[in-house]
Amino acid sequence: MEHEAKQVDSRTRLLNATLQIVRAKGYTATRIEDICAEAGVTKGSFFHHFKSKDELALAAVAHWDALTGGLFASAEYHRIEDPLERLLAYIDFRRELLQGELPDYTCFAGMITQEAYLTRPDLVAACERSITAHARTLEADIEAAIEQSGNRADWTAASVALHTQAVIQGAFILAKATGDTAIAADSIAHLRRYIELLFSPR
Amino acid sequence: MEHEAKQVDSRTRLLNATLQIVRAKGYTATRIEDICAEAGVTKGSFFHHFKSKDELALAAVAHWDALTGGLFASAEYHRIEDPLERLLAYIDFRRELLQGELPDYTCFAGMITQEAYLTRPDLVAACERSITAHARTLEADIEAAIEQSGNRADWTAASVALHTQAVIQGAFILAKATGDTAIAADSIAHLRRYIELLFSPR
DNA sequence: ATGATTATACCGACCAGTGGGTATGCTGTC
DNA sequence: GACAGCATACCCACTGGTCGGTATAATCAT
Repeated sequence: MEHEAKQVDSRTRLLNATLQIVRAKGYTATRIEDICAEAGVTKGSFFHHFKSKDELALAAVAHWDALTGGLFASAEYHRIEDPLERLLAYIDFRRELLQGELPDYTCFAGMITQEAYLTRPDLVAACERSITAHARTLEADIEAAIEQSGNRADWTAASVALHTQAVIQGAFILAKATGDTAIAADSIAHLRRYIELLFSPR
Repeated sequence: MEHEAKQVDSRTRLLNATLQIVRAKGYTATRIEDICAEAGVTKGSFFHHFKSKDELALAAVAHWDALTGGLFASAEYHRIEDPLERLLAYIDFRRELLQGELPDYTCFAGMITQEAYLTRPDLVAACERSITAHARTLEADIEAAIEQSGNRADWTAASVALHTQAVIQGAFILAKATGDTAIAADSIAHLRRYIELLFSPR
């Protein structure tokens, strides 16, 4: 049942299992033993690495942040010179990421946020940092695209950056509701069109 | 503690309490006794009206559907004649609904979908029907707006309708993450601008 | 080197609180 | 007196967390 080679250390296997299972079932519904089973580790080992389920969740957000941070930092779209084109390529990249089963491409931070925003403020704060930090990586390009287009904008780059994340999060929910990845892709296509229209001359 | 007058019958009070608490804490984390306490009703009464927590959830989705269905059906924006203007007024209306605490304006169906999409297919199916049915109420106007604008569209009215819902769902998540309603409003403002750009001549 | 000491990783039986669900009985109304 | 509506007491499966213990490996004194 283990989905990972044994060379990876238990702690990391537990974190990866957490990302997977929580995205599939939600945080509260995920039992510690589910995670242990997926990671191929015993409960004793779990509590050796994490004091509590909550501490695990916090560590998992950090893990998620590191994983996705790496993924986007090393992605191809950064090679493109033109800022608008680079932004559009980022969106295309997000669309291409919609592969495999839903729990594989869905956002861990978004999922946790939904469930925890009233009950676990520290956890939500961590998710918020992760999401907004990611959004912030787009701001420079948006700013440059505004500059380039010459259009005077009555909206900020930051607000557009956050909007891209909102669309992506919403796309995930629709995909879950309908069980259809294509619907998420459609929404991201609309997002792309919006960006194009926003920066097209006149 | 009761938030509702006693004249409303227990069953309805339980359903309303469910909408409230589930939107705040998520489905799994919501205990039946939480709902009973909020509704001012005992557990015995609860199980008189609902066979199980799952049955409650199903009934709550139906209740949600009825409530929101009524809210939108009787909303002002239908009075507007021009289809594009009516569509934009709908979006404005959605933005105006962002009042009060987060659990008051957040989407019950979206929340449930996130948590249940793998474990409770029937529940998700009910949510999906609710969301897509709502989206479908916009299609005619979008269709008419396409007609009117004369632009040939390489996207369908249905797809735009679903996109509006994706943006709104995503806006909720960002609002939860940041604890800031204004961010949700910003995203909906971007949605409005998208629709305007989409139908603006040339 | 070799043995003593200590830290790290791990195991799995067990405990205790929680929470979904049941059994049963009371009360008012038709 | 039958039945809807509601209350109380209770049951028990489940699950987060504990605890005593083992295996392995680094650290270090002699």
